[in-house]
Amino acid sequence: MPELPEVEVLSRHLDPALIGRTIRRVEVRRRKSVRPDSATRFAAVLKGARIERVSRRAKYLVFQLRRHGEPESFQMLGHLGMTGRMYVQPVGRSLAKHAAVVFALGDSDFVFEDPRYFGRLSLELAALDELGPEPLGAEFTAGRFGRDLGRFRQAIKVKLLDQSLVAGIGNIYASEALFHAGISPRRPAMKLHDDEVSCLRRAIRTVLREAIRFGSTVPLNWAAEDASDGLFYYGRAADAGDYYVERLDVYDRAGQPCRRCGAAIRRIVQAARSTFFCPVCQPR
DNA sequence: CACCATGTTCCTTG
DNA sequence: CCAAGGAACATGGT
Repeated sequence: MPELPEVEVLSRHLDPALIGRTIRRVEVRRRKSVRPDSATRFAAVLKGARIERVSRRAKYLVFQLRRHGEPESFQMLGHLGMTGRMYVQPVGRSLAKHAAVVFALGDSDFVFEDPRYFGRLSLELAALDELGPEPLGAEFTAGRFGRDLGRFRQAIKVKLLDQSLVAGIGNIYASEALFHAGISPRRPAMKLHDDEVSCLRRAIRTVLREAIRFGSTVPLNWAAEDASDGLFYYGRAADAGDYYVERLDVYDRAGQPCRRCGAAIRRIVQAARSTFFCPVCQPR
């Protein structure tokens, strides 16, 4: 359930649900889903720790933890990959087929489920050092963004996915932000003019903020009873109805009319990922 | 059977 | 060292 807005909404949901809870037992059911990949070491560090806070950095969930009596807190990172989900369920309910890690909290279990096993829970924090600025934060200025983009001739869409330039944009919101800014995904990053860089920066912030607002407003099923809990980026969500389907302007809308001008939305492939855009509103 | 999928990392080639 | 492209990871949906 990736991309910044989905992780943000998930962290806002998990924080009040997990704060103050103590991890009584750790069950690593998929060693690949955990770092260090020794299940014993991973479990030994976390067992007995209390969860003090859940927050987000880029597409990572950040769990702040503390062991009883110790002055120093420590952190665990969670990344959902493509298909990861996290939720709290009552003890005794049957575990999902692809439940990778289960934290027993007493009367409930905190579950990390991930059918494709691309996601990770990690006690190694080095990944954070490689990340660029938060797109909704103060360090993400047009000046910095423009200077960074100036180093690459690769297409702007591809560079929006580079987490060292801006952290948190994924394949869906990259297409959406470029449509919002009226910029072709095929333009070389270094050829964007200053006004286009400013416009794109604003579009990124708007698109992400609106997605967070949507995800916070729409009723989401967090109970993990079906596959739709917390999902609002794309596809079908529980109780969201048509409103949901109408949300995205270009992503996964190939052949359908542009909402602004009516032209057919196009799908192209860049760096082995799909890009969607309007050839009229986003000319080369 | 085919192709597609929200992400990241590693490898190769230039 | 860097840029760019492709494969790999593993499973499920259509």
